[in-house]
Amino acid sequence: MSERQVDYAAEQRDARVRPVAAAEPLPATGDLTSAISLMRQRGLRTSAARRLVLEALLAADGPMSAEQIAQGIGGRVPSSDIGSVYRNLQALEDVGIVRHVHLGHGPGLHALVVSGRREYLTCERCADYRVVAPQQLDEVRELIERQFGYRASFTHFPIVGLCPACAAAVSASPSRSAERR
Amino acid sequence: MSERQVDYAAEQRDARVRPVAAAEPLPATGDLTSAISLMRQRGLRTSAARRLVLEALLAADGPMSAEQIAQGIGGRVPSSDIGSVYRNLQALEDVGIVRHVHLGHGPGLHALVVSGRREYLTCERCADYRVVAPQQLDEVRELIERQFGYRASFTHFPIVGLCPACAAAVSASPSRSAERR
DNA sequence: CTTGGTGCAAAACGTTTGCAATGGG
DNA sequence: CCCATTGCAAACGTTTTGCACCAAG
Repeated sequence: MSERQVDYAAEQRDARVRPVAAAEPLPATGDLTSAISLMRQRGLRTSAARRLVLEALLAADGPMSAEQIAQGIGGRVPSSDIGSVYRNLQALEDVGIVRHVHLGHGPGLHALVVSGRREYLTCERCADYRVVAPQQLDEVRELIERQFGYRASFTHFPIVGLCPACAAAVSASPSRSAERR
Repeated sequence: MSERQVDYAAEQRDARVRPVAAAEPLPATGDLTSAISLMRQRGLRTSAARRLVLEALLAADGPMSAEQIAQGIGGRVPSSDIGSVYRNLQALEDVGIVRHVHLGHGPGLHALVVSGRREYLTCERCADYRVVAPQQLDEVRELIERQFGYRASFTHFPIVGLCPACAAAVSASPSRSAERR
């Protein structure tokens, strides 16, 4: 267990903008104005690009890619630079307003932390996903911890598998399930 | 559940080279010669580049990145083109000889399917990982299936969380655990 | 001889970064 | 007025692909 692996987790100690204590409860962020004031409270300036990110995230019905955010709401709102979008997502995440999840391959998906943490399950066949509250996974988490000592989290990386429909479909015709790439 | 998402799982129905039935047991592949004959059986030609991939994988003590494979064993063996390495890994995976896993960010890691499926747990703080046999996760899998209907698999994407050491470290000083990026 | 595989190079994709200009507090 | 933030473009790391040549069967 030494140099068999690249060193992810390398410069992971570079907190950036006024880091938020791990478990600090987040005020509800259901609208633009409160999102913005929350942002300002946490030390971030209010810029147009930043506002755009928050607006997109607020308007969204689910986690969004940076690309989608950059194109503006529904593609009709003034788009902003994707580099800035990434920087802003990073800043907002540092400050505890945004989180992102990696559902399979493809871009990371970002969402507002409206009312606490969410965890994800995703289907590797149809790519659909399900959002659940952390306590729904506590039993699973405890079982894993008891068995392996790992404290699992499905916030940043989801539980991957087959959704009920795909599981059924695959059982019916096991013609090489999927799990490609 | 419609166009909110990119279409991963798109052309996932393009089986390529003589697909292997999902649950077909794999003969032990502990040495080069048997790996090669297995490969030929499954419809793949025997080329130098292919042999090199198998050799690297056989010599490895754990899953390897395409880059590592391309540089040859220990970096001293004749290296081959990385494009070909990717194509070969794909071909070998299509045919059931190789599998890959995504442990966090960074490149996918490939391994021979020597004696059945393996599943993974990985730490998002120190990036270390643990390999376990599927049956060790059956209880977890059952719990998840009972609760959500998802048939989870930790073969292609691992269980992510904090390893025992990091969990302890974080509990001691919750100075912004990690989970960056 | 045929067709699958190779090497090389370019491109695709998601993401980060350097830099000079701008605008928020 | 200062410095956080921007837009643009270049660069990055990983993976895919187009193409002409080569070699396994």
